[in-house]
Amino acid sequence: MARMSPDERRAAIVAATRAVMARRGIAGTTVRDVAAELGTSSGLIHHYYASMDELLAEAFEQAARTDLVEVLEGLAQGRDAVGKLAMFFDTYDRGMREGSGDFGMQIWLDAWAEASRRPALRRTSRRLNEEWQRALAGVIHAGVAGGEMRCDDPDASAWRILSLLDGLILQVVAHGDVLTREQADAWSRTAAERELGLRP
Amino acid sequence: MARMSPDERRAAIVAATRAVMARRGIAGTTVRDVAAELGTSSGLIHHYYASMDELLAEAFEQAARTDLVEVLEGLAQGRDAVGKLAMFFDTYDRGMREGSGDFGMQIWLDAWAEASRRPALRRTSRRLNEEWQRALAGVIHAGVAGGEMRCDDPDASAWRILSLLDGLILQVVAHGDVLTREQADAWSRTAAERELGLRP
DNA sequence: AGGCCTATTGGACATCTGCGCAATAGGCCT
DNA sequence: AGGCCTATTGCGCAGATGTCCAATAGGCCT
Repeated sequence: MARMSPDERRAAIVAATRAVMARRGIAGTTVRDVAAELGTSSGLIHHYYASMDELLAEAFEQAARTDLVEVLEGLAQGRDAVGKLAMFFDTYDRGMREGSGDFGMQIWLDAWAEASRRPALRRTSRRLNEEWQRALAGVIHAGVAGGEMRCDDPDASAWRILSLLDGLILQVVAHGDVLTREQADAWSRTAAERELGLRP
Repeated sequence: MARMSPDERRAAIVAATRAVMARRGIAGTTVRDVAAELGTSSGLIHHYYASMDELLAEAFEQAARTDLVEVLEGLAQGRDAVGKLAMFFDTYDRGMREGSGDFGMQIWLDAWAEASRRPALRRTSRRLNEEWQRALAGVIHAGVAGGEMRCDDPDASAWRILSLLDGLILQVVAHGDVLTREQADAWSRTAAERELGLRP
């Protein structure tokens, strides 16, 4: 294979890993699969990544962060706290609908299940979840300070809203049409309004 | 090992598989682990189960059914709807605590993640989740009819309460101490009370 | 007691996994 | 052109996994 600069090669490896991950899931992604996808030898992967766990964590990090950034950009467009909250659900729902980037929500289920067996992946998954919570908690804090929202414990409320969203989406992704995406979206908005003393 | 009747042996194998599954998760359960847990040879397992997939499916089925039955029995002990709801959370929280070691809920994360790839597992997982929702929805319906609870859509509320519980537990199991079991328990109870117009 | 069915053993086998290492080769320097 | 750094190769190693099989042994029959 053509010789590449380290930065280019690392990027290419991660891209190939994301492609395999989207097809085979996190647990089903092997060094040889990635090498085959990339058209190189398996030894090359270990020249750049000390362990498979590290590579999977990096690939997951990039894939998941794409969605997080999208939501953060959505938040920035909201004028007030209520508007930001609406944008939060809008972008979340849109990402869920499209399966933005190269993966759907399925990869989150894989990450949560694999977290117990892969330390690096657990750290990444945990950190991203915390960032989601922090983003939402920031909106709630601002909403309470501005008098738009009423909430005793913004951090706890953020965790509850996100966890409900995760739990509902889990049903949609894992079990098919037992719930619809529309219900997951509408119900989590309803819960958030109740949680924050709103009434749209 | 002592010679057993086929029925006894099959039951013993499934029991050992459940024990390992609760400890290592579905994906981390191997033939040799089960044999070691049972104190027999690995060849014996294949004398009774043609493949590992078949054994894992059977063991998950029984484990999931056991948990459901436990919750249903807990519900039966509550005198009124509010009491049944309390029993629901008590048994759920107890099951979460005991499971086996610390992470008996890990098998649910595995099941949800694997559901998309294993049809038999998906059907079992989905059916059990639906039965849990039906059980909780029944309590809410009764509570509304008896004037103890106020709720516009009992079925939706049941899904929301269960999904919040799943989402919170997911954080506890997958990410360690980002949330505590006590928070998951307390927050889901709080959300349920708010959802159903209660005030304990 | 002897015979027969089969539960049970313990290891062989093929495959797959992540990983390491010596050898090769591509390309930027002077 | 020649030299040197390192990206890249291709294979080998050790361990784990599911599966299979010939040999052993336990216990119910007549």
